[in-house]
Amino acid sequence: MPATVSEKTIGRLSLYRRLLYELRSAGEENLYSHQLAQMAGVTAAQVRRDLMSIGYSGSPTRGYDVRELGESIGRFLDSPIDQGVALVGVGNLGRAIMAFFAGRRPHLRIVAAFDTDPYKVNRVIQGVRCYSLEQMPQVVESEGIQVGILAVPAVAAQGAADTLVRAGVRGLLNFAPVPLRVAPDIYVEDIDMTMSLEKVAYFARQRATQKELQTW
Amino acid sequence: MPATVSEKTIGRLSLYRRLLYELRSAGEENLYSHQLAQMAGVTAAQVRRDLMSIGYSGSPTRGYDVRELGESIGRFLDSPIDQGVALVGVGNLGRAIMAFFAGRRPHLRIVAAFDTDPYKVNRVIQGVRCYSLEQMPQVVESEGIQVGILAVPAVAAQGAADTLVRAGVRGLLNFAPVPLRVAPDIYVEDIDMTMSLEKVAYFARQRATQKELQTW
DNA sequence: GTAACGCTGTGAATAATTTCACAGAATAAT
DNA sequence: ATTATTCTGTGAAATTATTCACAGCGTTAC
Repeated sequence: MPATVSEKTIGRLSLYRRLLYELRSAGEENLYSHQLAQMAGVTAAQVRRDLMSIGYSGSPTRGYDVRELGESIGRFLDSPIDQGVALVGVGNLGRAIMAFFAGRRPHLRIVAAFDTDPYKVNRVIQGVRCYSLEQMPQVVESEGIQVGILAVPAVAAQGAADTLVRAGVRGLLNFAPVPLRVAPDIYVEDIDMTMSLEKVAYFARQRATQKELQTW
Repeated sequence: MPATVSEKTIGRLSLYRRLLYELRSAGEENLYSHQLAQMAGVTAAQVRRDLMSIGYSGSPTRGYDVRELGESIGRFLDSPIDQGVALVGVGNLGRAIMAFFAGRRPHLRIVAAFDTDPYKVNRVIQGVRCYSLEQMPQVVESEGIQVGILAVPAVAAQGAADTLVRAGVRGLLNFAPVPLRVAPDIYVEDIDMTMSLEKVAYFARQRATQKELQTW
């Protein structure tokens, strides 16, 4: 069991757990690494490597216990106590994010939203209370929030990140199309939709071209 | 100049171009690899490596020409003809995506949206016409669409992907939290918000713990 | 019992990606 | 002109991530 687990492995473990949860709902009790691999779109060896990281062992004949493995990943990934998340920016994207996460994981849920728009402040959207930006340090601290989601326009992202970090947040999920400058001990995950779409456009085009060449 | 350019490099090139565009608007004419690197949050060597891929050369004394480099990346990344994008799913997330991309890149814009909700069909949202799912093959073909965005619930994602691919789409940007099964010549980029948030939560917690240990 | 099967866990090999480090080049200063 | 400077472009090294391949094991079948 390695002392430190790579970012990619953590991501896949999250995916595995979700798939396992679905299997469990479907009444499955056991599965083999190659089955989980196929569902996750990776190789069986990759699955077994990833599971080494959390020290979970399966049986050579039954494979893995769906429930046990799911719980084992949970113990590894999740905080023992509930983690609250702060969302900054309650525009189109912010509200879509709220709706997306609403009721999904009780241990990791959005507990406060922030926006400059006075019309939104003090309202409750998707079950989440909205606050003004000024209240951010207070609320983040009193709620013990360590995770922030940035769904603000690019120009406002760095400022919002700074305020969140100063208030005690240790990790950021950044939807704004701008690289954030934060202290090295703060974890930032970027979701850059423009970049992703351009990647898809590039490879869609490239593969279409390759296909043509293949027929020669 | 390598025959094939890695996915990661393509992503960074997209980012570089955006940063260059901002610099250009700010009136900058030249910059060095280490400056672009700092803005992008990567190393200078990384920037130079990436630029090798597109065969653009800078000057040892002036660095890179902001305008030329931006255009050079554009010629490499973009299709010579406009690429239309289809969006499937006009719920909260779909509308947020429409708003996000509205008016951003003329060469790569959403030209059609699809939804099952009859109330949305035939309406124009964020400047984009909505169609029913049944019209998808027709519209995709007539518009020559090669890129699709999936913003539908998990259960509907595979079906929507299949229909898009059958209609001629070669690349998919998938927001649904489910791995898609498509032919190997179809490019899929997943934006898995649940996975991303769980990653942030994990590393936020881990770094917070490390910080504590450091003070000992 | 014991033989056969098909899995897991993992060392070793390979592949992909990033960083190092330096030769060579364009400019500015003298 | 010549020298000094500081960059670029890129082989080579280092690092990181993935895959291979197989010993060993729990189970089932006989």
